[in-house]
Amino acid sequence: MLEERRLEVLRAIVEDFVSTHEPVGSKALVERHSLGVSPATIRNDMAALEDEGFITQPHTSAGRVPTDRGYRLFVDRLSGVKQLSSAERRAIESFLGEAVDLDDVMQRTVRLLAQATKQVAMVQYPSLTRSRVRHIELVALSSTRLMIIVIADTGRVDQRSVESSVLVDETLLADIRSRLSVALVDKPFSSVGDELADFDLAFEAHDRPLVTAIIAAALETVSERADERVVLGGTSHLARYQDAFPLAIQPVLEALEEQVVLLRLLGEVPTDSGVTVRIGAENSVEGLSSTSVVTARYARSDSSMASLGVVGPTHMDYAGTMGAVQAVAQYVSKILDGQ
Amino acid sequence: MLEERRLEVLRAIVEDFVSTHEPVGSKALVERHSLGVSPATIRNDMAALEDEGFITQPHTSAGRVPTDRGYRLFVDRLSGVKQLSSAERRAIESFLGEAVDLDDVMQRTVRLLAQATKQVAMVQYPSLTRSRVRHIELVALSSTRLMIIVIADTGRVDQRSVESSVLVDETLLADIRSRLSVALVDKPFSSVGDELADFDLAFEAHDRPLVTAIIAAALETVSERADERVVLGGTSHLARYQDAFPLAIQPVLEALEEQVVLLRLLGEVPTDSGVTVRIGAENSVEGLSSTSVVTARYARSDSSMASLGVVGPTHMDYAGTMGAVQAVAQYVSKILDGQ
DNA sequence: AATTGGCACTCGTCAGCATCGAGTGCCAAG
DNA sequence: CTTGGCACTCGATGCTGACGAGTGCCAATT
Repeated sequence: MLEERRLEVLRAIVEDFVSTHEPVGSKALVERHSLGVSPATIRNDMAALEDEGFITQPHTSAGRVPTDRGYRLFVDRLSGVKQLSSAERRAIESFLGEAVDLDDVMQRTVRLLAQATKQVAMVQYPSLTRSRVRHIELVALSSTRLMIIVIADTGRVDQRSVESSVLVDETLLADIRSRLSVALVDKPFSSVGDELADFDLAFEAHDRPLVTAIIAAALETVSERADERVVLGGTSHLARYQDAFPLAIQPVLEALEEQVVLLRLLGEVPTDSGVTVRIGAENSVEGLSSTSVVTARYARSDSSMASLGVVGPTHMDYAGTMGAVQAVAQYVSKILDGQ
Repeated sequence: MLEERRLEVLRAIVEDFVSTHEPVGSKALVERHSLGVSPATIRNDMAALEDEGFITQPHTSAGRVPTDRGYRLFVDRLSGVKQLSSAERRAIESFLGEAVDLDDVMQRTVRLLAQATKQVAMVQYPSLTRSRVRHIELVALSSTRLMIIVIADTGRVDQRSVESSVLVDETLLADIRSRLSVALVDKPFSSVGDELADFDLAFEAHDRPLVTAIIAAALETVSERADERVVLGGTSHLARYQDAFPLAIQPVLEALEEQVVLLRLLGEVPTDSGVTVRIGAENSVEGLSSTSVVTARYARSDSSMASLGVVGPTHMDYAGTMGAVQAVAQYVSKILDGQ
């Protein structure tokens, strides 16, 4: 009974603080929520919640504000995931459905997510490691320069240019191309390294330099580093918090400019399904210690592919944000599946 | 003599204001610059400059601040383009030289430019309209879905997926592919529309739907809209001005999120060479009326290709920024040429 | 044992007010 | 045309006191 109400008080504090962005006091609380007890009682509960580290006061004689730990409890036990209305769902589906290619899907997704959550959105490109090679192409751009293009079954296209020290011979190129195709097409990206291990042995010694250069480029294309691709959007939403609370936007913007950081944020997601929330210092990125990150994985069929999510202030509408992230992830999966 | 000194005063005001971000008064001016006259004289000049609309005072009894018109005069007649040091030039060259492909060049350029100017940088991808088709490829992704890939001689790769209402036949696909190659390879992108005008006539009636779908996709790939590609970086520099002056960052961030806006900024550049500066309201984009945009074109060989530039507060270091933009444009041209 | 009303206390916010000083415009003299 | 002098403006700064939201504690009540 007592324990029960304390949690209810915490929920009320989080909800009020999220909507007003101002410390919430005992009196305001009983007025806005029908808790059935007097402010004095609430004060006792608040003192207890503060002892346990779920809330804190910015200064004596101000209301209470949730701590990161408080948000954590709120997310874990007190808040659900708010489902989107069917109108919203339809809007998402139709907007994503208009996409013409993978780039377009990613771009639309990030816009959608930013717009739906009013926060900064990030979307990772489908991971190569889980997909297969659909096509591989070699194109001569000039007499000593060529380009290798690898197309995945997800529709993702990666390219890389290769400098050759010798003149590129069309016949040789055609030969390499067809052998590459045989070796790689329909193979998973993760096995490309193995498949190419002895690839150069099939060629004459004087052709080897070119072949090795091409192999190197191919390997780089499928390497971890090249796999790192994240699009970002909605950064202007950060400015809304300009003069609110301890959210200085400079470090946040700086952190978000680093692809590595974005990938860390999206990558640290536990493999279990559903929406993941990391609050404040939980996301081990300096500069984001007063933000929360809400992510979800999306997937084609049942193989896990990549993640998307949003970054916002710790005092965000978790239920709504989680709902939006989940829904968008779901529809992206569907679109990629359908295509 | 008098006219001469007035301009000198304007220059001094702009320089001081840019470095301090505070209104500059007559006394401070004579102290920091050896103008050889008394504050009272300067005051007279200032009054004149204010009458002509080059400077203004934020409020009575504060120093003067340059107006947009003042900056314009400063840029046109008083300021040169500050050349970079040779160390800086070497750094640029080596950093850009390490790029492995076009995407990498663009990405490195935008980082470089942002870092060098401490401002928001934008870089446009080489325009398709001035380049030629090097290779064209059709790849079946599934039985009813295929992808068209167009490679330009600049190394730029564009793709688009095509849905087919009928099953895709490999033989037909090969036929279309080879005819497309014949029709388009080495042709300028601008003529692709003409080249494909009667393309479908060469095929059997029942193959036409697929062929037209492919043609449509190919045309979209080379269309204006697809040509619009700009990368952005260094947005965190905006936050430095957070509490400075009438530069609210929200509208700026919002404007910069729109590709269309970026293209307008980069596109409105007059064809004559050199660095272009647009100050305040001169760049007709709402939300950017208190920023200046410094752009330059870059080109491979002598054919004009695209633009790059930075966005910053009107009170920026024009000489330094222009120097950096010019230098980077120059080196990008060089790198693209060399590759 | 939990709840509640009462009450003293804290402390940030806000309005009012006086002071300070950087900066100006004007004028008369050089 | 330049310059020193001078009165004036007005934002910034700092102080004060009133206000009030909010707390913690305690004794009384259920």
